[in-house]
Amino acid sequence: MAAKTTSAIRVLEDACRAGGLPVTTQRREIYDVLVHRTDHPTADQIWDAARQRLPELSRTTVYRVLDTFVKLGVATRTPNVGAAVRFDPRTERHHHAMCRECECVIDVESPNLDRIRLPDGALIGFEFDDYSVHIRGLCAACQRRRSRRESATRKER
Amino acid sequence: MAAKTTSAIRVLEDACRAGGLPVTTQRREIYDVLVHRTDHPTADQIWDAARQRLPELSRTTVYRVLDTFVKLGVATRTPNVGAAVRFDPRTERHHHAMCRECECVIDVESPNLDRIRLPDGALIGFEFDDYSVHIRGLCAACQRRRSRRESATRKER
DNA sequence: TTGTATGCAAAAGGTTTGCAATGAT
DNA sequence: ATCATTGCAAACCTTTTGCATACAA
Repeated sequence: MAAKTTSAIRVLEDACRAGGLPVTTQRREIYDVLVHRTDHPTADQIWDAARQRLPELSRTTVYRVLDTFVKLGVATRTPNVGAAVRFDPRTERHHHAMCRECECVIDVESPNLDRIRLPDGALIGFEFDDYSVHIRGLCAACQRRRSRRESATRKER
Repeated sequence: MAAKTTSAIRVLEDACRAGGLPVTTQRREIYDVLVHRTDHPTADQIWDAARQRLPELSRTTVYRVLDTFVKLGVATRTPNVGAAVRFDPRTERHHHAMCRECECVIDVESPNLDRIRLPDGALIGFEFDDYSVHIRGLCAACQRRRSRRESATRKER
């Protein structure tokens, strides 16, 4: 675990050096929070978590640091349907399942989805870089919520 | 053209009746704006367009009406990486190309992408409904912008 | 020492809510 | 007549900006 944290931070350090940017305490903490989460947190959620260890940390810095991460290529903004931007520490090709009720996002691993053949981007004037598959559905928690609600309704009658 | 507008509006009217909701002037105008656009506009862009014909229309109403459309199933919120929610009048399976520079979104038609085999949702506790493919890349306009910038840089030297 | 990052305060979007008046069926 | 919708104003949440100070290299 400790070893894993160390190697994860190294990714950030290398990226900062490559970009000629200083490795600050804030960047380290924020990256550490992000890289240990798989729930595609918003800037505010990251701020809440990082403040536990860095109480002086300002929201502004979180926004700026996340922006830097995206530019450095150590994080991505994930497509989402809500009003707050979400971030993902994974930059390789992978896929997402999104709950239609609670809007939570879960990573989907699938070698099949990784090797889809895209149409020719030139047809719509695009240069295609990469893609991901977004699956909509109902997550486990919301399925439970739904059946609880249904059995409650049945009892009422 | 006129015939197309009429039949498009019928989709909304049917949906409202099915949901037991009144068909208001505002809902008609907003639907008319949305259904004739393919650029996945934000609520504000829709407001700007609809106000041309309905000057009293308030922003609040646009937000509420779009929400109703999504609940009625005549529009969807499209996944996006920016700070403003975007809407799409298409509810059938289709795919999107998104520009990494300007964040514009263009529809991608492809029978191949329409028949991807998804992994088993149960593996991550999900009930999968549907999916779409999100392609990232550089749009035609941003490609031109880029080459213009490059030739300008060359002249400077 | 130098250039960049940070924190604060304030502003600028974007979205939601309460309430009285209006409109659709 | 009835119930839902609309517009307004205000609140709320998210993100950005300007500026003086602090920090990493």
